[in-house]
Amino acid sequence: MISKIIPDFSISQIAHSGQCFRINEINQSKVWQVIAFGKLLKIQQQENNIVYFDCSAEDFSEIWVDYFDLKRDYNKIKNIIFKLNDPYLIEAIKYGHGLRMLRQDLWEMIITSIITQQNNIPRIKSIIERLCAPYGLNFPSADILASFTEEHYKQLGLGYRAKYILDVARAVDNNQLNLNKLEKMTYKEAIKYLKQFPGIGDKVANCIALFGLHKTEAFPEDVWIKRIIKEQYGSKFDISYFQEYAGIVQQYMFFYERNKNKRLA
DNA sequence: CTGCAGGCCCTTA
DNA sequence: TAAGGGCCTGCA
Repeated sequence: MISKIIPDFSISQIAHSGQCFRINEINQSKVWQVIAFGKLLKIQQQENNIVYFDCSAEDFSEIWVDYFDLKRDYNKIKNIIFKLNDPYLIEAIKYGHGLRMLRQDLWEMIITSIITQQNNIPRIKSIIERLCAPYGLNFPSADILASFTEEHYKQLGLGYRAKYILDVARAVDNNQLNLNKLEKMTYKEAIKYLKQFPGIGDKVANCIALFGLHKTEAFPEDVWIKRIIKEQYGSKFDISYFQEYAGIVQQYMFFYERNKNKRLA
């Protein structure tokens, strides 16, 4: 067990931030289970910044420090946003004080982001559970997912997205979609490249860029973000001020808008 | 019963 | 370039 004092960190907020679907609280025990990179991590956190990680020192430094983006100074980013003196953003940052931009696996994020389109979180989670069930802690690789039929994915509840999943898995399996090349691209190149593939439009491409490629300038505009921009900013919201932090700003906005009327830790 | 959930694709004009 | 209909499924 490793304990760390980590500012700007709330496992509960991260779990409810919508960027990941394999972090869950175990039976309201305040113990959280994280599945990523073929590992299962249990985390505990009281009402403070002391976080307990149930893992080896090696896994902590080689996997989880990176996964939870612990090297980034979120206070610095918050201060940049505070300087704008934007009342909505100030509230959003206060509300989502412990959010983190997780550094998740690219392939997993490609599939996950496609699944999320026109979908709701409980259903997204259950589909991902069924998709991963035969492989335990590992997310199924492209060659595995390319070996199924469209009908198989429809049975998992993917609906019209079944074809997208199969096509993208085949594209990665035959190297038409080259993940190594994708990882070396700039943000703009990556978006253009990703949008060539079926089922990947502007929003999904930006989710992949932000969550899977860690391009923090990506700013996915889903219905929630569009609603904020329309209702709070008169349909005019210039993200250029934020530059490489736009994606992190998006997380604060999204989390606040979705949860501000709920009672959440 | 409708409407909608972290959109995308295709067709028109 | 912009607008609009259809699409899987599950739940309020």
